[in-house]
Amino acid sequence: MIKEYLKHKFKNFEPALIERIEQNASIKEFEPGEMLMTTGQYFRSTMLVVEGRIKLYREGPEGGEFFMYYLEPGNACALSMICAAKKEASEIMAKAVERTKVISLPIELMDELMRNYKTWYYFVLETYRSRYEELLVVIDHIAFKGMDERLDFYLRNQVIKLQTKVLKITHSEIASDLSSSREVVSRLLKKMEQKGDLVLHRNYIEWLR
Amino acid sequence: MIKEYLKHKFKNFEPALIERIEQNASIKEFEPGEMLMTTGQYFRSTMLVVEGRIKLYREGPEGGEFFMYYLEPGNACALSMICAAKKEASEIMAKAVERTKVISLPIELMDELMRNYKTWYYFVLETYRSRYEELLVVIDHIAFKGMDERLDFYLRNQVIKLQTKVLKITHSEIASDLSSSREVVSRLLKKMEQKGDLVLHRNYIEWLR
DNA sequence: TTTCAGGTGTGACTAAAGTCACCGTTGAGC
DNA sequence: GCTCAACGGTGACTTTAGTCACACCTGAAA
Repeated sequence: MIKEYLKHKFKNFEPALIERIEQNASIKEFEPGEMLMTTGQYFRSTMLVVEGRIKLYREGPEGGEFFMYYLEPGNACALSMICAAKKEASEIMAKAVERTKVISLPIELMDELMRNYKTWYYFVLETYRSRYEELLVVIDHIAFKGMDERLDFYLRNQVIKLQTKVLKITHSEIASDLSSSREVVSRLLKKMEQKGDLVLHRNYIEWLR
Repeated sequence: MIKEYLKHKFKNFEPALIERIEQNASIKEFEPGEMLMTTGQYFRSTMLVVEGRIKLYREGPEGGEFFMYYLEPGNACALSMICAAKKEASEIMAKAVERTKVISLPIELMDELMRNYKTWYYFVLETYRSRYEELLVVIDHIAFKGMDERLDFYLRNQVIKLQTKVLKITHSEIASDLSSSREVVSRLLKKMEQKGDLVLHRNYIEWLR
């Protein structure tokens, strides 16, 4: 089971590595809305996503959930690797948005995998690099763009990631993800609708581009 | 020479690792203002900072230099490690702000160091973790705080990092670092002066806290 | 000495974003 | 059917940040 997941979702792993992981890993499941990680929490394991979707976000002072990126099958939680290895606390929140399965690896295994399996070490580096780049994109947007562009980018990103042009999301949720307010989002959406980019409905948005 | 630097600035490196690095590394020097890295550039080496200071920033659409963090002696450029290993382009700018010396390691060495030296592999992980956390702090500030708080944090950070309460910096430079405008910064600084946090002078700011 | 670029101060205005108030709609649960 | 909470629309307003215009000061170079 675990072996099948690894083969299909982590195609670059060498056979011996898959073998080794299988001997020590377990599968964990999370329901939509369930937290995988909260600020200040410590890790005892590294997680490889094999099914579902995890939202990584930063918690705002008034409870906002500032969206940073999704983890999808084939991804790993960069922080769970680092924090696990260093036994340090994380400063980020992770929540399942769909029913999610992850392969959980005890941190004790990290040293050995790192030393003995080149494909593992490449995978870890690539994980960091890509998460770091995602944060850079986030910074670009909040530092240099207005809400209108950010909203547009956000919706486009959702369409691509969720593989659907029908986004089941409310205006307040979007506002929370962008650290803005519901009214502002509503107004900008209305403008986009007038431009013909989308159609607004109750509880969902139809993307037209 | 390289050995001495490694011993003093990278105290966690095991002796054998220092030995190994020394055989393959070279020292590079950069003058203030010199670029170590620009958007879209590829790396052929990993860099360990041993002297001076490097500013990591994101270039804005109108040439702003949005400040993210400094690299100091004992730090390594996380991206140079990743991008070097993966032969990918970076999306970040690095500029020496002081006369800076770095130890330059050919990327070919990375695999071997990673596999054979535990202290190297820990160092790489720790480098990523801390840079990632720095970005999270940046995101927190631009996503949740106003310019006044960001300015305050920026100045405090400069005082700590540069180890001086006399900041040789102009209002326009601060504005660029914060991706704001000179007038806004001038006005906020004036307010802080009235509160007694600092004293404004031509070309420098005296920090009083 | 004169010139001039760069740094700073400030008022007036504009634009963007956030807030407040209020209302209409929808649909789930009773 | 009725109720009510959640969702969404909108006008009016405030706050924050950015822009424009201009003035003054300083110090280095001519």
